[in-house]
Amino acid sequence: MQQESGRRSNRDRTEATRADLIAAARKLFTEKSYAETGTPEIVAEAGVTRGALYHHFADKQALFAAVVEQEAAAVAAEIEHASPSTLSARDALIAGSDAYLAAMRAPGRTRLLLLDGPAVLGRAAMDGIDNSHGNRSLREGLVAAMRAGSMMKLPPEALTALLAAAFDRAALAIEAGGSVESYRAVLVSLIDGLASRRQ
Amino acid sequence: MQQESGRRSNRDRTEATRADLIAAARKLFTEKSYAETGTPEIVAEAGVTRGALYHHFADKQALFAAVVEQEAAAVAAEIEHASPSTLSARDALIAGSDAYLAAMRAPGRTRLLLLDGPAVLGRAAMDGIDNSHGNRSLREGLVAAMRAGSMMKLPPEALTALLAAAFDRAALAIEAGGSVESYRAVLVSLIDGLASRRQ
DNA sequence: TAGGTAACATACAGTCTGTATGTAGATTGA
DNA sequence: TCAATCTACATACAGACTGTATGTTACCTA
Repeated sequence: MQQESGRRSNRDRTEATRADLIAAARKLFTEKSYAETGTPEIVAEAGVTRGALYHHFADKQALFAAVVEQEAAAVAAEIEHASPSTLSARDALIAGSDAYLAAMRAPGRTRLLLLDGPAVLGRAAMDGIDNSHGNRSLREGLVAAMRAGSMMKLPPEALTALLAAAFDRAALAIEAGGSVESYRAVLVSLIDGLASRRQ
Repeated sequence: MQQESGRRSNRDRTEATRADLIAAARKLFTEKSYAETGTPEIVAEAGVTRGALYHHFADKQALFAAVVEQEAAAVAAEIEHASPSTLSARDALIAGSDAYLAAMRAPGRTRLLLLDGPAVLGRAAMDGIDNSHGNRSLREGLVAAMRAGSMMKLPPEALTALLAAAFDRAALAIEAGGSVESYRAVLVSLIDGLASRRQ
């Protein structure tokens, strides 16, 4: 039998503390930025001390990486959740990009995933995170379309990366006040432009 | 009495010191990163003191902005220099993107302009810098192609931004070891995909 | 040429990061 | 079950950095 307040297992304590730190860091990193957020502020928000932070994470950057990974997973989950797989390859791509743009409107998400993330962790690390979450379904959708013959054949790696880059910039532009319709129209045209000419 | 090495006008001193600081900062910002480079290191490289730095620039970020602006101008100049204007709109776009990819292979340039720049100065500031230098010719090329009827009509602002984003990501991927041919092929396909269907 | 100003150099205060050390509670093996 | 050990922290410390305040020298102007 376990007491209600004391008497917590080490695993529970670790899990709770890590979650608190990640949540507090996410809040501050998105409200301000990685560089402008100090570890004293993070631990105050989380209700622990810096000792706990440096016990669970190698350094501030490792905490940031955990936040980014969690956020990328959340975005991927939202996209997954919003895409009915009964569409044509082309329509599935459009639906996926709409879902991505919608997911990226969560406050601060663009800064976290598109600005600070690449600068702090590097493009290579971000590619790794992206590829293990959201980009995989994009890539699979493109490969499927190419195999079905409805899209011209191109190197999947490169095509995925460049389309993802366009999506990213669209998300940034929309957050900065750009017209959703304009950027959506361009994205659709880019995708449709890759369709095989004779169909 | 006046030595020949002393006796410099204030304007000359300012110009020389600012140039030294920008050059030193550029070297270190590209070798390492903005965050990992300290002002003591910069002024040591430049052969001045921190007093000089803070006399000429409001803060470290302002010095970084000066470096980025200079670098963006250099990239734009290289592109301008390499594009013979006797080509078709489509070929001019291809030539421009080749020139851009070539220019971005200068060491550290991608970190400066594509990673640290957006994170430190913000996307809005980077858009301003890009639009006053390199992106303008891209945008003009696109508008020309649309007017000539060889490219489908789309919002120029959005189209420029998303194509530029694809170019940027291609530059990053190539620097990371990606295949130049692959990324070039995708870029060409994206551009050609925007061609008006009936020609 | 004298007074003012620009271009620095030096000194300082505050803050941050990462580490080293100390301690209470949990875990484990006998 | 109980001592030994280890985990999960809290506290204290050292080094570095940023921006500012102040002092000094060279230039500029009337």
